[in-house]
Amino acid sequence: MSKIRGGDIRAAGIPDGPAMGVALSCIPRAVKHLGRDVALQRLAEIAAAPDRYTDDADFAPLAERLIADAREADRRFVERDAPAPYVNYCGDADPGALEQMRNSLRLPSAVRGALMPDAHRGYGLPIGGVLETEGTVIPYAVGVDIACRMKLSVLDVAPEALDEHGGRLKDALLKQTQFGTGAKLRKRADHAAMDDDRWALTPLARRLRDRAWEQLGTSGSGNHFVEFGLLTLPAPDLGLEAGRYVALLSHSGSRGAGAQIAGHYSKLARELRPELPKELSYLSWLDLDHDSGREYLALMRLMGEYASACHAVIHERVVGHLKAEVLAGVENHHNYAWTSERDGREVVVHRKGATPAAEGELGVIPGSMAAPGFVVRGKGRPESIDSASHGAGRRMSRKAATEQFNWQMVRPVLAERGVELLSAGIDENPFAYKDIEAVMAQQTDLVDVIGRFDPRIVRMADAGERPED
DNA sequence: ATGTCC
Repeated sequence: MSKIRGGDIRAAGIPDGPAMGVALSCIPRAVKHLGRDVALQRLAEIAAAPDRYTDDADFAPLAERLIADAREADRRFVERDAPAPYVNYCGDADPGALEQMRNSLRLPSAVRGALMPDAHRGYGLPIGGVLETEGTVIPYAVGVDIACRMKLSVLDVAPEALDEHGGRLKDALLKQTQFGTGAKLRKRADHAAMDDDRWALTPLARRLRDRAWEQLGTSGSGNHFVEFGLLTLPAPDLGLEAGRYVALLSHSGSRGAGAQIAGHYSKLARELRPELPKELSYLSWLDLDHDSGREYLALMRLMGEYASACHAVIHERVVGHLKAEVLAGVENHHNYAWTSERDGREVVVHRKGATPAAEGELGVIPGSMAAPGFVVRGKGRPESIDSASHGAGRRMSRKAATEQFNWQMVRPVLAERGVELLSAGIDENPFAYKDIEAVMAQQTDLVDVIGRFDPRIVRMADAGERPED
């Protein structure tokens, strides 16, 4: 007697998605009671008429799940009379980004939006898009790299160390950071985030835990970086005197685990909304009164803890290598959804490539490898939904940047800025980004700049094109 | 962003 597999369950009419997981968990007991063939036949009967099996000894949970899924799928998209309002802070937004922002405000649960000055086209919500909804969460309004975030540590290292090319700071980055899609640490790091109960919340999370642990403390590819730079504080702040400091800045997210969770739930959301017009498909939502939405939120928050842990390990390793002390720090998510209660309803603020900037809230907005980043304090401007840009924003696509630039063209600007680049892809070159000063000028209403960070020793994922080439 | 389509 062969085992019942996913394919058999699908063939019986149980769709992929959460119901499949429930079916799999019911099967062993059912096979013991009924035998393989009757169990399979019962699956087909339940798929056809789940409401007749809510008291079934073996398959009641499956029947309940199929009924709940059908109820959710019944809530069809209805075009609203007018889209919800949004405020545009981006002076040079490309038409594609504006269209994506406007489309997101057609969703039934959309309350309001805001477009940050670094906006550009993404999937679903544009990068630099902020969207407030009620009762729903939208995986593609958080983004593929769930909980992508910044962390800055100010160190008790003399600024002169930044001028020692080939010195100990470079050595720390080369020895203590790992980059690339599948990057792992040779010796597994440890962090309390790996003991979180939510790694057991769903079969997917359970499956992802081990690789996530291997990847704990690594950076990914693309725009992820770990760099040393000069932090200039014109006035006392962050508990520090005014002055010049060496600081460590990292940018990365939830690695493979977050990408898998994003992929899983955005696929599920799209499957649950087959009636959405094509241009809204990547804005498919999950309801917060359904398991799918609650699960996504719980796992998104777990990815928040995990991404934060990755940064913590990176900083611990690099700072430990230098035997230095951390004097102060600033960190923030910029791909995340924040929830709160309003009049008994759950409000969700999605920021996809946007820095939280509530009044007094600290954040880091990087420029590029050859342009300054800024430590900011939010002003809590309601029209911006308490947000600011998450960087300079791309000026051109990765493809265009790869076609138009080579390292020969980039090297002079790195030299001029005193930047030692250890590795990066050419599509991350500074010309591929908007002018950070112009972006900051568009958000003087949203944040106060309290410090300036000039990158000096930069490590990114090696795309096989070193600056020496 | 992601071992880049379970």
